[in-house]
Amino acid sequence: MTDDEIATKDRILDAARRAFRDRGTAGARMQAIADDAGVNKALLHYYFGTKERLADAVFHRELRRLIQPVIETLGSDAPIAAKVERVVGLYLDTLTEMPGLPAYVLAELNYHPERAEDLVRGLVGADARDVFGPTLVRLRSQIDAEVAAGRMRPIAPRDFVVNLVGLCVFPFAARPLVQLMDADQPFAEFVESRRSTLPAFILGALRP
Amino acid sequence: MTDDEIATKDRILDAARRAFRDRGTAGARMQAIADDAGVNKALLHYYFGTKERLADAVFHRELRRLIQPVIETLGSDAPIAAKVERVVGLYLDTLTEMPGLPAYVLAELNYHPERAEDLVRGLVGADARDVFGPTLVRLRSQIDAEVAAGRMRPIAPRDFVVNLVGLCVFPFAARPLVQLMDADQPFAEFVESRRSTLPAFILGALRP
DNA sequence: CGGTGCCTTAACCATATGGTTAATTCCCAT
DNA sequence: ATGGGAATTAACCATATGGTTAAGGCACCG
Repeated sequence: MTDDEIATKDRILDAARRAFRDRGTAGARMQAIADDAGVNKALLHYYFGTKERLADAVFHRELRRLIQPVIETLGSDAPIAAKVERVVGLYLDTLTEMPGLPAYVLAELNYHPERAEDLVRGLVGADARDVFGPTLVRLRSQIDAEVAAGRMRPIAPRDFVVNLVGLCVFPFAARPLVQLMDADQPFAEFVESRRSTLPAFILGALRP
Repeated sequence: MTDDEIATKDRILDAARRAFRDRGTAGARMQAIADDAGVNKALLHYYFGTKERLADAVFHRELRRLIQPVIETLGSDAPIAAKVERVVGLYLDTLTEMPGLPAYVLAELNYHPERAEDLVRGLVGADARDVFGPTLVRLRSQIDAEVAAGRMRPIAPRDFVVNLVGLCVFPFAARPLVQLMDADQPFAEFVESRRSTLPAFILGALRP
């Protein structure tokens, strides 16, 4: 693959990401993507065949970006408090750059649930359970140890992850409403304040 | 308006809701909606003019269903703990019936943010601030009182609402992934368990 | 009965859209 | 240089899609 090809393919993927993120897969137009990438529409089909395959490529990449870092962080050996802080920071950083990501990914996920398994398989090249499984097992033993030591209230690993991720992601998915709730404070400020309040909230909930 | 008209219009709206919820506004087909409602496609245009207006009507109704009860509950005089419990219950009940609602609403909200303000206005027929404002003010004074009495950790009203709603709604929006995280426990069971763990988590976080 | 006003439909229409094709340009190894 | 293969394009195509129109029903009122 030449540098040029990579550059062109990437320009197409970038344009496609913007289009799909902003208008959804069904709402995005191949012509608009081609224009945005500065190439001919036929080139999209040359590289990706169909709109569906292009959409798959984009979705794959975006979902990965959304869950990969979390799986890695949560599966590490860091103490729970550090994990929480790190995941919150990662999400706020990533999503500040592309606030539209969550709504797009969540919608696509619901319209094509089969994609979820496909991707999660792709993350490690094995069965779905192999992606979440080890992380959740690791988390469970960590939680169990803390609980036994009287330093933490018990919580199911899946609830822990869902709560943590949900608290980070939801405000972006619902951004228009969140902004409407307090027009005086800019969204960016609201998000920034959560960088510290969110870990406090979560760790506070887990106090024994 | 005759009973028949209402019935037909409602059948169309029902079909449209299903279609839009399942495929998104851009992905839904007017013909499919007409077929599903058992009427001619021209009738959709007779009643609603354009696809956009039909989509507006549906979205309006769905978003309303999603936020109206919460605004009312949180604006009431009940103590905070009761509010949390009630909101959690409301969401779990409503969303169990239509798990696809959140992803659809959140996506549409991002694709057409202007709709948010339109609707929120429509909820009371006034300025947007008039919907959330009083609820948040009420909440703030309630929180302040609890904090002053040493029964609660301080939290901004907007964060309180966003956290509460996010914890309820997010699992449904991300359902395909949540299911993938533990294929052994059915989603319904997972949701049901949250009916009690969620209030405990939230109120636990707010302990002083 | 007749007509008045909606509800409902079949048949159309214009166009946007995803996709194809054949030709052209570009690059590089020989 | 030049032959060949990949990148890129302009021009097309088939069809799906939102939307329109003119006419038929159907109920109710005088």
